[in-house]
Amino acid sequence: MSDRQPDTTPPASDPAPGPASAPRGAAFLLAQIGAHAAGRFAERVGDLGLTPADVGLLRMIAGRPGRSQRALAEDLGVVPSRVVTLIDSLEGKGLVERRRSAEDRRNHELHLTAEGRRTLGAVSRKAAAHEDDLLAALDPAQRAQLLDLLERVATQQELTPGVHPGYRTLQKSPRSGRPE
Amino acid sequence: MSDRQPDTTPPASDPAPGPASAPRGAAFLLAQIGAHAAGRFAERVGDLGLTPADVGLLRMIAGRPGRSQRALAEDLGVVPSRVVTLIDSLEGKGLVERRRSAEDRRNHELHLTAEGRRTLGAVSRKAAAHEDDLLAALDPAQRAQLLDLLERVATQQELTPGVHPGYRTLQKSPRSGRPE
DNA sequence: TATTGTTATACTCTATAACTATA
DNA sequence: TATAGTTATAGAGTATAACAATA
Repeated sequence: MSDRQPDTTPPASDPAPGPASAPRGAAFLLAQIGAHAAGRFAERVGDLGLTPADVGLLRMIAGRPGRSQRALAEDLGVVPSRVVTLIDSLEGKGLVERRRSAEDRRNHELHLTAEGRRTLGAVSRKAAAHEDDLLAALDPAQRAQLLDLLERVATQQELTPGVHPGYRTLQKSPRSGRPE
Repeated sequence: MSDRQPDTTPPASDPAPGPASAPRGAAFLLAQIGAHAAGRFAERVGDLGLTPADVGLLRMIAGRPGRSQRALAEDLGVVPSRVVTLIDSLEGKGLVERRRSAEDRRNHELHLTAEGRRTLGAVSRKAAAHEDDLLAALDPAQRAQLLDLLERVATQQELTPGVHPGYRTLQKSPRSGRPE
């Protein structure tokens, strides 16, 4: 990587090969650290046979047992058919149970099984260890400070508590250029 | 959502339907805000016809012009064939140029075109607006504080400056419980 | 024979839409 | 006819591996 290029390569293009290219802002760091955190968390819950989406589902069902798949899909911002797949998997693992609603037999009321609750407990321990590792660089005061700042940002950005955008399909750049 | 369920549905499962389900930690917020930030950034650069991965490539090429695709793949943690696709797209848009290396003609040296540099300038403006929106809840002092905390975390976690984990495939949980 | 880049193939994931059963 | 859930199909994205050119 030196500069001994023969006359076949015109000196043409490169003007300022250094700065301006490495993003240094907090927004980039948030995205970078966020993706890193999500990946590490995925590894950890992977040990339990779960994906992060599974965990999200378990938490939502635990928080409001008996809700329907449709309601769940709405809250998560995903399409109902995806909930079918996710619940299939959780039911197959014996963590979630579908119960036909007696009021409206089209509905499935979702509940955790006993093992589902145990698993959710294990997830909580994984999450605690994860947080501790992720923030190893910060002392308790700094962690509190970070939490405070992040909560301000999340609130102002109107992020739904407990709902991870990763559950729904990333909005790919809507398509290059034209308006809808 | 009332509690008039007939005897067909045993009161069985749900014990503590409330807390324990909504994650409140900084790690979750980092992942949530990070995904949100990435999504919003994707929208913005989508206006320029670019994906976030495109932007990352442009930045790396700008930072070190002339590098080979293989080196790029290594630094990004992606497979070389993916770099082919990405560069194809950028070259098709006239932003990047492949030049046969005179030293080793197997190599392609990558360079930005003049338009590529202009586009990167536009990206920087998008990024600045993005950051400003994302951190609208914080005053300048708080933003500096956040940046400081995030940098500590990124350093301790050994995150490569400028390299977004989203460029490479998320490590799916290596196995989902049972060996298939 | 080893290495750079490319192409071809297969796999995974997810949304769309058709379908069923209840209402 | 409308709605909850399911199933079937198709599309996007990406890794794996075979391949061509150069060393």
